[in-house]
Amino acid sequence: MSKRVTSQDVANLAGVSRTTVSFVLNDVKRFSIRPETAAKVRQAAQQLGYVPNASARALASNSAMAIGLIMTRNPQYIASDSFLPLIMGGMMDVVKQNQLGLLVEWVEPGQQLRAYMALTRARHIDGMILMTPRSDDTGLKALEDSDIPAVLMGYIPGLKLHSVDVDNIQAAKVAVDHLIELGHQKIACITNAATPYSSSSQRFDGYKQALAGAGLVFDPNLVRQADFDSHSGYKQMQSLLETNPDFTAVFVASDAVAIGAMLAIREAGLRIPEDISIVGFDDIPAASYVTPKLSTVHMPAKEIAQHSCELLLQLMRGEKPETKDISLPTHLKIRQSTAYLERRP
Amino acid sequence: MSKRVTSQDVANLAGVSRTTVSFVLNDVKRFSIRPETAAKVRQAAQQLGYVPNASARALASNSAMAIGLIMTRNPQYIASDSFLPLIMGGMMDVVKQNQLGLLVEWVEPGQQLRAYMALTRARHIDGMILMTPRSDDTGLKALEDSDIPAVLMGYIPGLKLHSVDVDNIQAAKVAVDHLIELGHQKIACITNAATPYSSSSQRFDGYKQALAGAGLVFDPNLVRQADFDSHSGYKQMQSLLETNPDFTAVFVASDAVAIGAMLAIREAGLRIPEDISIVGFDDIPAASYVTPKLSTVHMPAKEIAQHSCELLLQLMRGEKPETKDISLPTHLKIRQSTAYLERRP
DNA sequence: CATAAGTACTAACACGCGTTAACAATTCAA
DNA sequence: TTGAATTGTTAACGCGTGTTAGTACTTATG
Repeated sequence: MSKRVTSQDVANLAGVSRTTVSFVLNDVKRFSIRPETAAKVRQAAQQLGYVPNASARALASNSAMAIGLIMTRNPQYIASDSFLPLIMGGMMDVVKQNQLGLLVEWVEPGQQLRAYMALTRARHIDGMILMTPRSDDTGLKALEDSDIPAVLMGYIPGLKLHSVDVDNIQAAKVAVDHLIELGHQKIACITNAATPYSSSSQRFDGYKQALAGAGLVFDPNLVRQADFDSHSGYKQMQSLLETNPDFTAVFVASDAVAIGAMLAIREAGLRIPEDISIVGFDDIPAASYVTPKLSTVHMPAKEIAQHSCELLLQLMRGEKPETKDISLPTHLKIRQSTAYLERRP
Repeated sequence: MSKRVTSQDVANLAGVSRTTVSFVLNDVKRFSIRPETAAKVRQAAQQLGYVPNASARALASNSAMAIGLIMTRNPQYIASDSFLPLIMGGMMDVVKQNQLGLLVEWVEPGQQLRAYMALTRARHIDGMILMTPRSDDTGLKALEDSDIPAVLMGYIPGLKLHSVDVDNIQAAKVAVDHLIELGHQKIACITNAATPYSSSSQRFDGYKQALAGAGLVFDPNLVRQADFDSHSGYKQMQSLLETNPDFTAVFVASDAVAIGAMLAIREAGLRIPEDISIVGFDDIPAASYVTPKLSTVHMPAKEIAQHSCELLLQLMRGEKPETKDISLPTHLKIRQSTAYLERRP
């Protein structure tokens, strides 16, 4: 039905050349256009409902006006990521404000190197933001050497790539310190994901540092590794309870996992926080609504998303950002899942 | 550093013309290419790390190999949509399998008409999937008349657009029937969103039909309207409890909202399900982990996403799908938040 | 042997836009 | 009056690819 309207059509209707149309609509200041001519062009464009073709524009101007959000997890884990909506919501704001498109891409683990280069060359995007990067991702080194603007949502030491993250080590330490201050000595830990995910190993480090700082012994038997979702938290807590009946608190490095762990604790007939104190990480919306309300480390998800976008925009414009790595503040939200250690009968 | 590699470079290295390169790499069968020539071309492309430019390809072939996921909610609500990860996870599968890109777009309410046409014309995408459409969205009528492949994730009566959804009315009716079978007579309702969102009014209809079917009177005072997130559910339940202390069950048309409502109930000193039975809708992951576990209507989110994609793909290929509207089955998950009515003292 | 019918490839145009270099028209300075 | 400067506009090229129409060469056909 509706024929494609090109800038030529606008030019014809306005009685000018296609070049003039381009100058007017793109606001090219280097060439001065008579106001009445500009008005005529705008009027014609309006009347025809002209919208420039994104592909043609990208091809000619060598910029796609779009950025990529790259995820390397399995779709199954994407599906259970309570964090994704917060990130997307935060990105939408900036993206919309800057007239950008947002291309979501999932890269198969193992295919990273090939994929990053392909995305680059393909040029449907001008830059990319990498979610939950893994330290064993060989593609990141290749990205470093390329000239593609890229930002990591998550800090990996030793990389030249820019990043936005919180200080996971410190934040985890604060969370565990809280448990220690409450008198707990036997504190278990369930990580949020496999070690290669940077946030996982860093939060685990914070846990160990807190123990060390308080002179508590680190017991590997009190540690389990979960896998993003609540179900894994449930299973790992069951495992902990079976083998170690005597810990009185647990640091769980992700709220989604923690919520699963809480269920396992209740099913074991134990009370939170009377028998076991639990502190999470992320502060996803659900954390404020479970019973008891989950004490957790607040992650400024929206701010992370926004800063990532803006940092990427700077890189795309060729600017030199002040800092290579942006570290945003976290704070511990003490709610109802942590309490003073009571001597159990 | 890395210069852009074009098909011309590949042609030069392989000692053939650019056209031949195109034929080989795109597998054009209409023209026969000697196997050894094809091998030479592939070898050269491999060696140079050639990746076709997406924009140029889109421009020339008039197809962008990408689809759009359009959301019309505010970013603030996107951020609290526990459903989004499930949808995205489901779409990723199909999208990846078909070598498509996924462009996520947020359209400001009120700007729909202009935006849909712009997205069309812009041609960075070949088709679009509209999440949570609103029945008062005037842009949808315009979409109908255009020839842009589009699929609604959510059914709106009277539209020619294809859709994928569950039977919200029936599903809600089953949920409320469950409460009725448990002996409840005073059953409140909190909707999931404003009426124009199709799912909201449909689930509300199901609620009313169930009441009517059981000969129960419909009391408008027992109805509240929430706004997607848990906090709104919390507030609306508080409002319900203040003014109507005598209902014994509530149907909440979204789990996120229901989880907020549960908190309000507990804070009022009431027990679930002994004092108030509650049944939700959606079956988000958290529903299985709150206390008590939430009885709810299971939404096949992943399947909805996948069917939407595949339906859209059919439309993009110019095929005529068998049915205009796909309706997927739901089922009631009875867990722990619903129980037989006990006479309260 | 001449014609027809493949086979293997290429030159050339189109897609819609941004942009440079040039050109016509007007104004200004000498 | 002439040349230079300024203002307003456009012809023409390039971005990297898909695709049609055509060419040269080989093989079958009468």
